[in-house]
Amino acid sequence: MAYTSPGKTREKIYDFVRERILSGSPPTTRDVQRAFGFRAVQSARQHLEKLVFEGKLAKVDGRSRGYRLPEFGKASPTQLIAMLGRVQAGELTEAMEDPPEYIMAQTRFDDDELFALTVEGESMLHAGILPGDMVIVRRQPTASPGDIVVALVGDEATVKRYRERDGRVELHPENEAFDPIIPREDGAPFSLLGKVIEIRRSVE
Amino acid sequence: MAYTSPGKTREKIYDFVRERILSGSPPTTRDVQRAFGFRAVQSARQHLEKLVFEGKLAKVDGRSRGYRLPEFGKASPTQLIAMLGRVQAGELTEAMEDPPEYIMAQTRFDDDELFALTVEGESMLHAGILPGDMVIVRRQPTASPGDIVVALVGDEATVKRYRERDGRVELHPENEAFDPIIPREDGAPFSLLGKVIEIRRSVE
DNA sequence: TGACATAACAGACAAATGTCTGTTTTATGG
DNA sequence: CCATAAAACAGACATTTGTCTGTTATGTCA
Repeated sequence: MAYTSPGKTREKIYDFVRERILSGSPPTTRDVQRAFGFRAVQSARQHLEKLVFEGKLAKVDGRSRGYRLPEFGKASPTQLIAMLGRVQAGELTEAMEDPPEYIMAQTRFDDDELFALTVEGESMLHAGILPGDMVIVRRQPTASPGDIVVALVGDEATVKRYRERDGRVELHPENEAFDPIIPREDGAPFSLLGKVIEIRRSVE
Repeated sequence: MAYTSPGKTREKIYDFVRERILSGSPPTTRDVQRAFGFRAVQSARQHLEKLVFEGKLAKVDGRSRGYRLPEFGKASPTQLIAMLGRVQAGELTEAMEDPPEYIMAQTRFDDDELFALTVEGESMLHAGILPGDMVIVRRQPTASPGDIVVALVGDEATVKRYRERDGRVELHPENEAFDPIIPREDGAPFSLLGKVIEIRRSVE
């Protein structure tokens, strides 16, 4: 490869490596060599090592494809969260499609503590949760007043604001057109599935 | 490793490989061998190849760490989107922190066509966009009526609903407490930054 | 011009890794 | 019991890949 001004090629190499890491697996030294037309492996290696030295890349020594993005690995790892769709026999079950649908997220929680589902209905309209929105839920058996939770009332999963009054649980919609649910009172079986920790909406 | 019932070990291997792929880079055959205590490389390889045959994993032949998750690669690739924060000199500029803040997303758009920013103000309350929400924006110079867009009015970036009336552009808030912005009329410099394609809100 | 830093090149070795052929062990069903 | 299938093992070879030592080219600055 022809001589380029200092740092010029290095930036392109950084972009290349970053893209490759994000799209599946980091490149090998020789991947970089070939991609940039270097006639020596060392040319690529030199740039890569310098990027590590500058802190723009991280590296696991000795291992093949050992380059990483430094912001990951230590911070929030990416994880797949299963999209649950249906309510079945009183329990949310994975809509066992082939392949199952997953979304990616970065949280500080464990993989299997989380699941995602699509909101139906307008009962949380004034909390900024619209029909069709996806909510990411952390499984937990209890909640604090004010939390937005997913609960199973009867056979239906529902998103509501969690409240307590006189020591009793109340599930409040955020829409005047709907009434609060007071589980013990109306006798429907009730169980708390978890707490909503993120809301996502796609608009196209 | 001791004999296990058919398919039992394979599932665990699948989980192992999936996790490794998501956390940075796919494992090598020998990574799997060691992780499961196989005394022969072939034992790991046999399972891996079978997972590929079953369609649960994809593979690039010959390459090191060539295993992939089949749902990715063909579908929506994961990409980093830069978080822009400030409005400066008429243009949104990257808040050049060290390291810059990124979020991950799966879209069908190009990397540099996208950016993300945090919404301030309550002008889009009734569209389910609250203060503090993050919006992912696709850069584009035009929009269609009904789109939620990010526009630069004067020196301020604002999120509004795009409308046209009598051939003129109007930016409508979704909150009665705010007035529509009619760019040409009030003389403020106006430019369309892009269209909102996703909204995310974290609640803790 | 000449010292200096960076970029690029050449060639090689060793370790990591993918792949192969064949054998042994374990469970299952007739 | 034997046939069969899947799991696990043994040992080896070829390629890929990381790493190293040293050299040459190109641009910068005093």
